[in-house]
Amino acid sequence: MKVSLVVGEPDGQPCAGCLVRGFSICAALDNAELRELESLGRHVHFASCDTVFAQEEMTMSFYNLLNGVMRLYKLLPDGRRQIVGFALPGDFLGMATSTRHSFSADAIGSVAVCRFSRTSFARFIEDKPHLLRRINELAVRELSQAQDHMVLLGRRSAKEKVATFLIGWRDRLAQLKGPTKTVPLPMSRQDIADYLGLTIETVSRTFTKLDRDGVIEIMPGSVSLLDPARAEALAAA
Amino acid sequence: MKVSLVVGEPDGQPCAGCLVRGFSICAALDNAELRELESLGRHVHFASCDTVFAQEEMTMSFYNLLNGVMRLYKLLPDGRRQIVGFALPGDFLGMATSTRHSFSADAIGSVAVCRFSRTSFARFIEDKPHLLRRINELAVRELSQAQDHMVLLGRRSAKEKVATFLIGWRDRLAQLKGPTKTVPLPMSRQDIADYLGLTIETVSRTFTKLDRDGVIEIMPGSVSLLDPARAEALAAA
DNA sequence: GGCGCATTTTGATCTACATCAACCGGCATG
DNA sequence: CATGCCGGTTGATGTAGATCAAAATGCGCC
Repeated sequence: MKVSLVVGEPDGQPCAGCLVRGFSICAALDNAELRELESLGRHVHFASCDTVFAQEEMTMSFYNLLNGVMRLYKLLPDGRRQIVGFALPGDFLGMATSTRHSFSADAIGSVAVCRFSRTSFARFIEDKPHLLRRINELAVRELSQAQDHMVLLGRRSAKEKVATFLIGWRDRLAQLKGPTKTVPLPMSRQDIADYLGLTIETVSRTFTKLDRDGVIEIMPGSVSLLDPARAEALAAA
Repeated sequence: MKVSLVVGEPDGQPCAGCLVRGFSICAALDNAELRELESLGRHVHFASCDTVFAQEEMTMSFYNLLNGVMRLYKLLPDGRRQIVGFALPGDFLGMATSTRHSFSADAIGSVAVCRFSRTSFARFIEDKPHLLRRINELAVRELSQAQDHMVLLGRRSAKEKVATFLIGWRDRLAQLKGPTKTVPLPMSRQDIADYLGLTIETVSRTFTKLDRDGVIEIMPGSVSLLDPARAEALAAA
């Protein structure tokens, strides 16, 4: 819940060297535009558990995640939490319907973002329909993922939920850093539970069951997918 | 699952007389543009339970719902169904990430849509950033609604789910036709169950409980909100 | 290396909702 | 007007996952 944040200057190096240049909205821009965008953005770092922005807060900035992982979540008045997604490098955050954020976002481990003021970014986008198209594309993709997640929350068993999460997370990481056998899980069991609409105990039990069945091997901070085919079958079914 | 459809000519009258002109993406267009768009669209009618388009089908068309109600849903291989939303007049359907539809849509009662071929609509939009912006706005709004629905599916009780559904549905109808005491429910109990991640029996029981508690009165094809405040409290909490 | 705290796991029990099975009421059909 | 059908409701029972409680594990810190 802390909101401490370390502000840094744009690193001198151009976006050209930026790690997320290929994935993010930036992929739609040419070099001149990148230089312009660069002058608008500020690199900002957050420590683990820092809140980058909170539900109901006025939308003053947009964020392009450069490094680290974030949890995006909504809270009910009584404290129940639903994580609506995890953000990875390249994800663009803050586009809201209204002038207020519809969910909260905080850092899981330390995080680096590129921050843009809402107004200057809006001005930048004004005469760049190709960028707008790119943003729209990303929004539609996210909507589709959201609908997939509704199916998971509404109609799948705990076992299927966990397997689907592991496969989906592995695939997203693979897209960024290439395929690996062991899947790092920087988020806590509570985070996973709140993402899957389960309790922490059920998540834990389901993990150990999958472990005992030889589908995964639980390791501190990660799991190894011993039998990806079986996990994928659970995720698909 | 039938896909019979009656094709009609654009009614001669301009979009100017169209009922959804104010709500839909059309709100972003001037008269000249509306005339152009009009020449691209075809009015099509569907009977109750007709499938307008299906999951995995190639996206050949976009649809602007003019009249009636549609259910939008995803199916798991084993037949489990999750309704991701109900569409009302003014809703714009078919914008997909990929070249294939990510969900199915069918008519609840008879339905009229304005159909655009994917390619000609894409051409139309090309040089109209204001329209693109409008579409983006709608996509972001939908995404936000999807996230709200995730909270409902993952973290709320059956009673809260039903109350939230009734309030939300009432408000959407109110936006279209003005506020009313009695809320028409054209969809079946099974549809409501698949929307809320419940079974038909639980929906039915929850309705009768709310009825007995004096919150609603069940009527054939609709409910009356006797105690909106109590329902709203359930929906908010 | 050992202490203290937070996270995770495991166990025992409970319960909200699912499942299985009648039953009811409207309404279309012969 | 009986008959069958379909959507909805109600009842009896089962169970996946929640809740409550305690132990185990990992981990930073002195």
